[in-house]
Amino acid sequence: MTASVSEETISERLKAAGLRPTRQRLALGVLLFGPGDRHLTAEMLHDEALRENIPVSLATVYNTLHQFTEAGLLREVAIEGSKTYFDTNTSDHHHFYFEHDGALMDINCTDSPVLSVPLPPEGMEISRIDVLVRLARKKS
Amino acid sequence: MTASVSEETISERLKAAGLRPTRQRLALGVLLFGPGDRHLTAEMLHDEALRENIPVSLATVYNTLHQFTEAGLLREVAIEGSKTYFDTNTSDHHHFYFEHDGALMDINCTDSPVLSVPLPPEGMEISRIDVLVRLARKKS
DNA sequence: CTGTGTGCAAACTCTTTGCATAAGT
DNA sequence: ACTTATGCAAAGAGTTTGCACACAG
Repeated sequence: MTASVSEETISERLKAAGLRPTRQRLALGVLLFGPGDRHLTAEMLHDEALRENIPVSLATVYNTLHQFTEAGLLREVAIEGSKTYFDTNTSDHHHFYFEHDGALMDINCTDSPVLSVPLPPEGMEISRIDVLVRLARKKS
Repeated sequence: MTASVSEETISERLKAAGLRPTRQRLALGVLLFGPGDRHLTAEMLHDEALRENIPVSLATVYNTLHQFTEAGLLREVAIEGSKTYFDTNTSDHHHFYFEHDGALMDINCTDSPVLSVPLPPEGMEISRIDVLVRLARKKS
């Protein structure tokens, strides 16, 4: 149960991002950034917070996730379907998506050659490239 | 207003896919596959059908889109956010996503070098690779 | 103190479902 | 006829919002 990132560290990160380090934001920050790279939905984070006896409302979890995303601390991952995933790894990277259970996994950059960039249309620039490698269980 | 694909053609496609060619499915099929490659949400297709005086319920549009997708006539496109897009181009290809207005555009294969495939984890196989190139307006 | 953040519940959007009716073969 | 599809309205999931209260600086 030892968080690998202290509250002080999170507090600094929040202040640097212009966010007041409130109880809830600190606690959620520790959950998010403590254990390393994670892929979470709002509901998953909310459940986890309650399990850790951090009383926080679902609305606040949503607010916090969006604020963190705007501040560049999180990245939203596009997956078809209803739930929105947030990724604590904001660097350029791709994802494996396990279709049978909906789990996400970062693709190690060394395993994944860079995608050659297609030419964007006139007047547009590429703001990001999302790559989702969809995986199914190999049959027999 | 001439559809470039006739109802008969659609009818054949539906039968080949094991779907009964009902009025609604035929009409929606003509809207979908007539004008060439399209990227639509259920609501967009529903509105379009009503404008063309094709009385069809939103529920049926959803049903039809999912049935077509299962039959391999459509492909779902993963975009973050609430709405689900369906693509009438089911071949392997990527997308440009215009962040300012939510529009989608196919990426011409010749412009887009193939992504070298990362190794899937043990016991898994790649079922598809989704690539979304997110575009923003170039600033001045 | 002063302003921002939080909690709650209600509202909202998109999508799915249940069941009676209509249409296809 | 027999089966499958459709329409409607209601339910459901996920997310957002409005407002009173609480907390951080």
